[in-house]
Amino acid sequence: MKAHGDGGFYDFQKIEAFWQARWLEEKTFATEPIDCGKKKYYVLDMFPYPSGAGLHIGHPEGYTASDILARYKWSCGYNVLHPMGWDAFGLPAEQHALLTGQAPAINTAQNIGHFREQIRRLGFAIDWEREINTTDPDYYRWTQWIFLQLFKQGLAYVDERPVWWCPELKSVLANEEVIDGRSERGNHPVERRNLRQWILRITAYADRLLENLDALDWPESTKQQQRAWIGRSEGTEIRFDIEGRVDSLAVYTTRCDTIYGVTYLVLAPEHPLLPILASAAQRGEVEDYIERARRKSDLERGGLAREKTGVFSGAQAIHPLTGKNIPIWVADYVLGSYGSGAVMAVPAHDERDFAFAQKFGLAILPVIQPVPKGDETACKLPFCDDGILFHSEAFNGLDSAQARQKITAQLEALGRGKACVQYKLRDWLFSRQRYWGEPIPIFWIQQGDYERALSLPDLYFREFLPSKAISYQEGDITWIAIPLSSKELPLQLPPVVSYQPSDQGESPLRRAEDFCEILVHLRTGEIRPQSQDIPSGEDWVFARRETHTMPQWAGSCWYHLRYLSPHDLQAPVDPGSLHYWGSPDFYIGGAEHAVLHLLYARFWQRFLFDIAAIDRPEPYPHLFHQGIILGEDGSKMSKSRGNVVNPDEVIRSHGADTLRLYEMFLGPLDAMKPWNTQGIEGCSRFLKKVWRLFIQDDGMGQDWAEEDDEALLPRLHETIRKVTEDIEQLRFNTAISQMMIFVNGATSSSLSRHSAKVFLQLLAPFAPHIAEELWSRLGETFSISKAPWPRFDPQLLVAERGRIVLMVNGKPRDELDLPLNCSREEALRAALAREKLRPYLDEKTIRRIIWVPQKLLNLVLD
RNA sequence: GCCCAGAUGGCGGAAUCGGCAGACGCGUCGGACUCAAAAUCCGAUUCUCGCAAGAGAGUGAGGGUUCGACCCCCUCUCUGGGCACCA
Repeated sequence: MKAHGDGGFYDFQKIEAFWQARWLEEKTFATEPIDCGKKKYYVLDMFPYPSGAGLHIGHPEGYTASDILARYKWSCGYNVLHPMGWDAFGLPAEQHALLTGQAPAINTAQNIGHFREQIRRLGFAIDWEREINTTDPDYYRWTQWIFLQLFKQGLAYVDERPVWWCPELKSVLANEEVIDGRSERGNHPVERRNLRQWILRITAYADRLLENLDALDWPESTKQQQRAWIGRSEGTEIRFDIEGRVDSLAVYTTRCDTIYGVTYLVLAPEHPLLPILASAAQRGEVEDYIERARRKSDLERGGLAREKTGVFSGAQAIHPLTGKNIPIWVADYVLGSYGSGAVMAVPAHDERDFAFAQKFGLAILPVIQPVPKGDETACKLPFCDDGILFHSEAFNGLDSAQARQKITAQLEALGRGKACVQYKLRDWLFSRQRYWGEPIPIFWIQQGDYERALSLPDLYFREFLPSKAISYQEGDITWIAIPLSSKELPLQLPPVVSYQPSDQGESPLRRAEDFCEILVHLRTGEIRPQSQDIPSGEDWVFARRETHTMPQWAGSCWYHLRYLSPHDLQAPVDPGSLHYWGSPDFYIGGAEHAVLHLLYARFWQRFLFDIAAIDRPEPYPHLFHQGIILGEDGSKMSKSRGNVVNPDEVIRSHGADTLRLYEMFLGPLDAMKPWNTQGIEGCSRFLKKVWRLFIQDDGMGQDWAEEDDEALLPRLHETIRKVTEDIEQLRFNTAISQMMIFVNGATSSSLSRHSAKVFLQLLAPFAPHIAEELWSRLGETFSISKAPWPRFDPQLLVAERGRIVLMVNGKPRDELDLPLNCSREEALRAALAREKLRPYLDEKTIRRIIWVPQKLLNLVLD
């Protein structure tokens, strides 16, 4: 079978369409059953968000890399799982709905259809039976189920707190989604607002997420980004008494060795004690300052122009070791959300405190001096490094590290402090006031109803009830969060008339009245809209649905598990499938998710592991980031620059095989590299040359030689070796150049049918359509991607004689063919006989001879 | 400011247990085929000097270790990425 008639030219359009259809029809790359007895290989791509714009040129880069691996592993006899799916919840579909009034589900389905078609046209070896879609209720049933598990364990809670609010998007955002005071998506300004929010207690996992990092096979820079984001620091919590009051102030410091240099304390404007302890004289000024700080945007407060501001509170603290009074100030350079929201200021040894003290004329008291190193003696303030203590009573002369230990111990003995660990990581703000997300499967009932419900022996909603109730106050009413039971899942998105969120931060779901205002039967779990007739009976209670939805990241936290048993109705993942397929052996995607998706997914995975829902603590043991492909001008591709390359057009003009090959040939997979339109011609020519190697002008197959040219066989085996090793190490660019070398050689000499066939197999993972076509024209059985991978014969690799470089004083002067096992003496004798070397050796004595077998002989003269 | 990665011909990039720098591709130049063009094929192509044979220089800059350094060490410059009042 072949794609088209007997035409002699390389008709990639026909060929590619033909084989794509065949792979799809025959389900060529569907996985084999988990009891097939083969070893497994799981290749995972970061699944795309199906945007309206379609695939961009970066998608085929990562997908081709994983596809090469998948096809290679099939050939090596593995049972390969290479799935694809859609991360389809999110803002753009909702914005499209706002513009057109069309339901996001419809637009999303269209976009998915387009993406699927584009991905198929690239010829990837995907198991389409396992396609998943995060917006499918059969998928998000389990996203909601995992949320309820978190809720049950007390890891999902509600709080009214200052959160990032984006007026443009009319939505709250997580810390991870805010960059320099603007939204990660859309680059709109954001501000602080107090809103009731669902929050996931990711901070409870800070240590677990940090510890596991070391063992992961990940790019080091990504691990470091996660480490920095988690931001563990070890220090001391110190309690300062307040003059004339019974309560005290806790501060956190990593530099308790500088405690004798403390000259004032600083509270964040948000500090709860601040309004209470401000003196009568200072109160007005303090309240004014708090108000101003509250109104400042984060950019003003934390941005580049950060002139220190602050006011004196009028209160005094008492130094825990010297007993001296020190003034308490308020300043917005101290963050309310880190540590205890209060710091001890040591202006002599901290740049920020130094700047503040200078501006407000506060005392600067040095207590650390540099370790003397001879020449330099003077010390410029602030001196922020470790050093030797002075003016520090019993601790004088200690170095900083020792002093930290001893001072912490001393404070502990006095009951004034203790060693403590802090993290920069904040809890994950999880709710969104949007339509197009997973509904949070919770409803709220009043406290009285809740207490009555608890006394029921057969409360329907007990399954995910946490030991400590989640509540919030609305006027006089206390609402308690009740989880749906797993039988109520999925909680589907209701239809709404308008997708517009309100300016007050209410979800569009709020308008779906029959969805929101409900009656719930606590024994049977039955739920009715309140608008229907009100049933009688004690166990019916009024309830309100939660109207917030989950953020886009939720669905991608566990999709790698769903691929293993995408149609399972009993659990998010079938245990047998999980046991067989385990974790992805290769996970590839962009580096932009270093602290978003990749951190959230690790959190969920670890949580599911801790509740024994799954058997492994890390989702992605092996991670790789493909580099960005830049525009032809070397800058980032963007519509405004007009340097965007459209993959559809390249497929039309050059074919999918050429596009795949070119993206892999561009450079190292993880490097950032510019697109070059002329460069793609080179790959196109290469494939045409391959075609001509197999097919004569009249369309007939080539007349193969009985045997290869003598020089060709070692080259073929060298190519097998190089391509195999390069694929294993993801060095696709050099694998391709080796195949080019082989074809260049084969074109000008006689090639056997057998060697031609082996070469095709090497090419197949890179350019599968042309390989499949030529394979079938050779009369071989479908599919080339399942034919056993060729092995090289080491005997055939090495030539019998090796080329030795002759050097004089390290400079190459001549070269020489010598037997491989040639000794140092033989090499030297041969070298001295060379005419060419004579002028360099004249009149000189050879002082030293460097002999590297099979490589070089270096003669060192005086 | 701090942390990480990187810098090789006209261009993308090869080559690292320290052993012929510039594989492969693009571009350019020359040639073959052609009435001509496209396509294809062959040859040249790091720079400087030289008719040539050849000589010298050369992997961001400067120093060091070594028989020998793109590779290891020190200092610096630049580029990309991340963090950024986290005490």
